[in-house]
Amino acid sequence: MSRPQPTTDFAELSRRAGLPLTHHRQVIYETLMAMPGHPSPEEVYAKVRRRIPAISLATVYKNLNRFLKAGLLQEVSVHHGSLRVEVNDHPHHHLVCSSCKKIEDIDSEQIGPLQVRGRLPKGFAVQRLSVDVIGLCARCSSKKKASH
Amino acid sequence: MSRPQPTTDFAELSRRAGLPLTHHRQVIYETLMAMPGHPSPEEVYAKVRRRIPAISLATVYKNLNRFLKAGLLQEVSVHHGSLRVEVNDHPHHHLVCSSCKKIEDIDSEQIGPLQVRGRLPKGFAVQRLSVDVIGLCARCSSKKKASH
DNA sequence: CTAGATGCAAACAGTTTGCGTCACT
DNA sequence: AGTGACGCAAACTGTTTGCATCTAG
Repeated sequence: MSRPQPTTDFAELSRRAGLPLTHHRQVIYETLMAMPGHPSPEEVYAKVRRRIPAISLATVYKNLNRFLKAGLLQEVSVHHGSLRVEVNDHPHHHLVCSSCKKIEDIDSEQIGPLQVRGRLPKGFAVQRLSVDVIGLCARCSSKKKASH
Repeated sequence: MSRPQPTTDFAELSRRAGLPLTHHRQVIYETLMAMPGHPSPEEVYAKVRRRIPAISLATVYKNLNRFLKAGLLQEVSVHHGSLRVEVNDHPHHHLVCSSCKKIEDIDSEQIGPLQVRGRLPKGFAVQRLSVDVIGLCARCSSKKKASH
C-alpha cells in the first residue's frame, strides 16, 4: 500500500531530480524497483536488456550514477575507489562523505553499544559490527550549495 | 602502554598466522602500524618503498591480502567487487560475509535505534547511518573448518 | 533548434596472476 | 633441497570517457 505506481512516479521523480525523462531511464528505474537485493550494474544491465536489447552497458552505468547522485538509489556501502585497510586498533566507527569519499574515525562511544536482536541466518558467525555515518562533509556541502 | 614493540610482536603474529617471517613482510607490517587512517595499497607501497626501494606493488598487494585473511588487518568496508545499489526502501542494515561477500538485509529493528552522540566535524551533514554486521556465513564457516 | 541522452570503442584504474628467480629453514 | 616469497609484466575486471549521432521538448 505504500508503493505508488512506479511509472507515474518516475516522471515526477525525474522532474524533481532535474533529469529529462527518457524511455531508457524509465525502464532502468522500473527494473531496479523490481530487483530486490543488491544488484550490480551488470545484473541491472542484463535485466534491462530484456526490454531494450540494444541498450549499452555505459548507459546503465551513466544512469545508475545519475540516480545515485539524485538520491533515487543508494550504494550498499560507499566505495572508496581502492582497498582501504586499517590496523586492528581500539573500537571505532567511520564517518564517510558520500561525495568525496573521505573517511574519518569516530569513537565507538559516539554511537554507543550495539547489539543484534532476533535471529540471524543460521550459522552466521558475527565478527564485528561496523557503523558508517554517511553524509556530506563541510567542504562538499558548501560546494553543493555553490554549484547550483 | 597498550602497544607492545611491533618488531617482537610481528614474529609472534606471523607464527600464529602460519606465515613465514620475511623482511618485506615485517617492513610492510611496521609501516602499516605507523599509518593512522585508512591507507590504500598505493599509499602503503609508497611508504614501504622508502625502506625497500626495490619492492614491487604486487608484493604489497599479496601481503595486504595475506594480512587481511589472517585478521591482522581489516578492510574499512567490505568490497563486493562491483558497485551494489539498492532502492530506497524501508530502513534496514546489512549482514555481510567477509569471505564470500554475500549481502543480506536485516531489519533496522534488529539493531535498534542509533544515535550519534557528541561532536562531529563541523559542517558534516548526516544523511544516514548504515550498520554492517560482518562475519562468516554458514557456508564459509564450514569451508574454513574443512579446509584445514 | 538545442541540450542532453545514447552507443561504441578505447582508455583507465585498481588488482591479480603466471612464471622465472631468489631466499630462508 | 624444497617451500614459498618476490619482481616483473601481462592479463583482467569493473568503470569511465570522448565523440559522433540521435531524440525529446
